[in-house]
Amino acid sequence: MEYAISLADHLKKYIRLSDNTINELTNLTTRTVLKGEFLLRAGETSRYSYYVEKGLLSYYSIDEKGKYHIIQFAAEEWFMADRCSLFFQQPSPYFIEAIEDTVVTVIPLDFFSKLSESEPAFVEMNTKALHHHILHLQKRIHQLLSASAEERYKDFLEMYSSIAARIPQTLLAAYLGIAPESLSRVRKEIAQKRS
Amino acid sequence: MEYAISLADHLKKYIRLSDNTINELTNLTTRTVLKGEFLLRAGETSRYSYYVEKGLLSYYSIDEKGKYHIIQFAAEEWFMADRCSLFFQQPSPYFIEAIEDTVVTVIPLDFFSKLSESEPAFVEMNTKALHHHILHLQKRIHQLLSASAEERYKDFLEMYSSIAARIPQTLLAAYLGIAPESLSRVRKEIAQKRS
DNA sequence: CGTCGAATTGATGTCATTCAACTACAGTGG
DNA sequence: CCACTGTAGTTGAATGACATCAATTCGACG
Repeated sequence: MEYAISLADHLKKYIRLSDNTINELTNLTTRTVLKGEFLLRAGETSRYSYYVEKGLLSYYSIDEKGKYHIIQFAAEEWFMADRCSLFFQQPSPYFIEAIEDTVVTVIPLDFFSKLSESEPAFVEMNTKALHHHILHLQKRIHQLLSASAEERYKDFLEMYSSIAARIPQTLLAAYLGIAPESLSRVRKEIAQKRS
Repeated sequence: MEYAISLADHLKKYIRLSDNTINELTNLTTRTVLKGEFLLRAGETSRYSYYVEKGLLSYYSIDEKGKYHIIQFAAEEWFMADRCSLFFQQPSPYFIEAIEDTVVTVIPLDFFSKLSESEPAFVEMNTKALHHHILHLQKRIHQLLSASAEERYKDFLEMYSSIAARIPQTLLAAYLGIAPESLSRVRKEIAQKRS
């Protein structure tokens, strides 16, 4: 935990915060979720979003055949939530599970909207975040439509180089949309090419 | 054009509009794009979003191998835009092309934000739209990760039954992420099962 | 009636999956 | 400290799904 960046410190990078706001942010509770524990299960209606201080989370769905499909990961300084379940207050089809022991700041549903009244910059920040989210999801769709197993893996390494090593291959495969065995083979081939 | 629903009429379904707002909406220019013409090309920075009065648009990218990948369609009463290019004012990687001769209402970049000053409901409406967009993109990712060619096709028929028949199979294949020939075979199999 | 592009069909190839066996390694208990 | 167990990752062989290429048919339109 030595190097954890608090939510307030993180937000300061993007917008100026009043002392009162910093205070409110600092008063938010944190929660520790051990590896394998859940912050959200399919069927539940989400009431919080989370800021990752330390650790690694996965956000995934399970299909009719029982297979896992990871939509995204979140490590230090990322936010994690089912924005849609939260916003529409409807049951989520997704799970949020800790891949490592993780410490999150718990952000209640209406926390940011209340804060927006005194700090209008939060509205803009949220809109920006929503657009970034869309940008990212569209890129992902393009990638799933166009790229082979090897290309997807390489893209992932580039994009998430900082956390790639921390993600078990089984889970990475579930993110890339390939079988774990295939990922193993792809890695082998790449390793051989380098030699 | 006999049954076209104007942008003002469409919005009335969701929020109450002042006379002044209705006036502003009615004064927006409309534009006709013939089949095969573009509203946006990759590399351009988008300055408008569009409301489809009549017709059918596609939103797609082209990969390094020259293949088309359709991200979404938009028919009557749908909005179409590269929200991200618009919001961040950065070049778009996507094309918006008319599949049929289409009539759109042209909505300038800051039109809604200006309108928001007098009609706060627009802010909420936009946020809601952004969340719906995310919901939809996540569903699509889940589908691409989990479903076979046949399942994707069936899902599409269910979800877009109203416009499915208007979409050429080559383009539908580019949406589903399969080869046109494969789509043809999938359709054949389904037809045989029914008999 | 002829032409052009879209859709179909068949033959073949490729990439990734599946299933099963095996290996590597971390954690647990004797 | 070492044997035992469980989990993740690897490897091989067989299979399957979809892609590709080429030939043909269909259908709209001049």
